Amino acid sequence: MLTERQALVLKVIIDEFIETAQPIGSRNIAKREDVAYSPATIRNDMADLEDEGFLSKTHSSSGRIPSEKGYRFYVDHMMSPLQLSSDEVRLVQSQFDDRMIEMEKVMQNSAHILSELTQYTTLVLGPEVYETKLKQLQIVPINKQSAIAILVTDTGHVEHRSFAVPSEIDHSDLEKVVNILNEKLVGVPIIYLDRMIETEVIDLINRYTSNFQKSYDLIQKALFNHQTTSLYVSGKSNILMQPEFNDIEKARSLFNVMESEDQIAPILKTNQEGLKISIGHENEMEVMNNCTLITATYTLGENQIGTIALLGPTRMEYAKAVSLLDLWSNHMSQSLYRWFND
Amino acid sequence: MLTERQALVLKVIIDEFIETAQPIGSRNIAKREDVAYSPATIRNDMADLEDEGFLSKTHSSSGRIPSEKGYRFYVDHMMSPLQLSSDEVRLVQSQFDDRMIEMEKVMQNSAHILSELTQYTTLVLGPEVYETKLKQLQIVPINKQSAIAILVTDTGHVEHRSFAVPSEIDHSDLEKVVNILNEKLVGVPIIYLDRMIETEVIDLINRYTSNFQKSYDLIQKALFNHQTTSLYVSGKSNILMQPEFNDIEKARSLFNVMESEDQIAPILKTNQEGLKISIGHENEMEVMNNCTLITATYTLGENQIGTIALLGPTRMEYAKAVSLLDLWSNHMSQSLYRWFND
DNA sequence: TGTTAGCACTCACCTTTAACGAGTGCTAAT
DNA sequence: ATTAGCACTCGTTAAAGGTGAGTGCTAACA
Repeated sequence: MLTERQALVLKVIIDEFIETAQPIGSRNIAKREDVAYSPATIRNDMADLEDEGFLSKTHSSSGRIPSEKGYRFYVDHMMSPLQLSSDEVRLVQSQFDDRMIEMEKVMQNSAHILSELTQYTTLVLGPEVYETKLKQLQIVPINKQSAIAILVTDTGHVEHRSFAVPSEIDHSDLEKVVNILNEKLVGVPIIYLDRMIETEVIDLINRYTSNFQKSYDLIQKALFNHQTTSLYVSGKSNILMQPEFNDIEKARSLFNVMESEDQIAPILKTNQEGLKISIGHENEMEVMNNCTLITATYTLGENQIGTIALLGPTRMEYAKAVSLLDLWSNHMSQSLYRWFND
Repeated sequence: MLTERQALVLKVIIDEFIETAQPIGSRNIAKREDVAYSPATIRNDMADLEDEGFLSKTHSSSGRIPSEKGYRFYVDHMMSPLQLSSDEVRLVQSQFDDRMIEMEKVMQNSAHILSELTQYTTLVLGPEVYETKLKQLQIVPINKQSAIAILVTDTGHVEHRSFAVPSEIDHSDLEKVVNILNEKLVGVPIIYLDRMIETEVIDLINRYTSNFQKSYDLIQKALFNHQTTSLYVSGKSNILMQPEFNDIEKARSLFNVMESEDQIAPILKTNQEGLKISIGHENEMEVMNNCTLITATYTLGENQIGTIALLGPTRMEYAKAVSLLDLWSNHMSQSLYRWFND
């Protein structure tokens, strides 16, 4: 398909373009030590590569820039895994050195560090509730008319929701309901809470007074009818650093998307195992058509429970991004495993 | 000091410039219905106003733009309070219509709504702990090595912190300590917690075993040694909409500041009662030299307990911003009062 | 004396023009 | 198959000229 020389030319162009964001000319390629051909020869290859769709020009006499197909080929066939610097490795590892006590902190910090290291935007989708189990329920009355329900999971996740308490309901009723719920539900995976309530708890509750049922309704609404996606976004403004977003309009529209959890979360919810690279128009969302999104999943045992992603321009340091995500998700998965088997 | 006509000219220029962001020329001012003078007359006044420092030019033959001194005069002496639209009023009020159950939610939503209405960035500094009192402490063991301490205040604020539990300490010890703490500390204002612990609790704790003391140390570290500033920022990317930030460098540096809580929080911690308007170089921070920050405090009874602020370009819709902040902070203060006297 | 008309002048902005140079494609020689 | 040579393209930059919104100043006016 591609001759060896053509492949070399393609690789050089992509590597250089990733670094400089400028179209690359034949003369400059020929000057490189690892290229032993004349500009003319390289021009011929470049013309072929363009015919095949791997390269394109910004205008008829410009140097070449990689097309999305070019990046795709690079990513699939010719990317050499980047040796991360020891500093970088250490920084990522340090997130997991200590015994992990609170997953949310870990993820927030991770997002921060990865966007520092890459200068891209990091998106972390928190552990899906899959394996996490209810550790404890708690009701704290605040005043006569309101109370706060607190739910703690075995990953250290704390969810709280406040709710109004009608005057006819006594706090002691609430307390009793919570006791029942705790008794029945502690240790139950969060995703089964609903089902368990249906089968195990409802009957029990129904034996009591109507006030009791109302109390239960309240708590139920406050805590269970609520799908929790925890999305951490870090380094949004890194986008502004990339020359492809010098056009402020593009930056604006991308910002709008990134600020809406609703739009981001579905993108990250992938079933693909391991890394997935979406280049330019491979992204469904239009504003991301000049972006690349690399997502990596992390697992607990066999189950994928969350996603981490880097969002940057299509001209992305793929090797570095991939290596970092790989490193991170491995560590994360290991730490999770340890956490749950302690 | 200023003749009536000069004042009119100044006001017109500022009003127009706030709307258009373009230098205003004498001819355009003369065309307005509320101005009955010829361009030449107005030019003379403009020259005077420039001599006095209220206006400046972008180049020698350009129209005039307001200087910071101009804005300052406008704000201090000639700003007519804007009649907010009923939609706007309703939107703000709706934040407080329902019985307030969780202050944090209210503030988050408020920040969101104010930045929607103004197209500026809203910063809310959460209620200082002043009057808030401890409602309940809770320890939830997560696994053998870790636990989560949860602190609930009477404002519905939930603070949680995880900590590692050394192997020699038993969870039952922790529980006992928490019981003691709850017994002694519930109802105590958060800011006095430290003092109360010193005087009332320490002695009690010391009577027990050393493990007991260690447990106490843990909890103490996890919950009390932690100053909590709750900062909500909304509409950061609105900054990008303002033409004065078309220069991407300026946007970048402002973003960097806004993303650092450490830098923003001190700015909002003002002692000034009511509204404070900081125009351009009146802001200490250099990146804000072409911004205006309007801060308003909200109170609980006599005490200021938090701040809300709008950050925009110096060319700000002052009247609207002031009216909105005023409206909001009044409602907020009233709601707080009701909350604590229920 | 305060206001206005008139006029020369300024300067950002736009368009045109020209020179430059990095780059290409093609052809012919090696 | 590779390369040297050369004409050609086109974005970029700088200079030059025209336009128009704006000014400052002066002299006339009410």
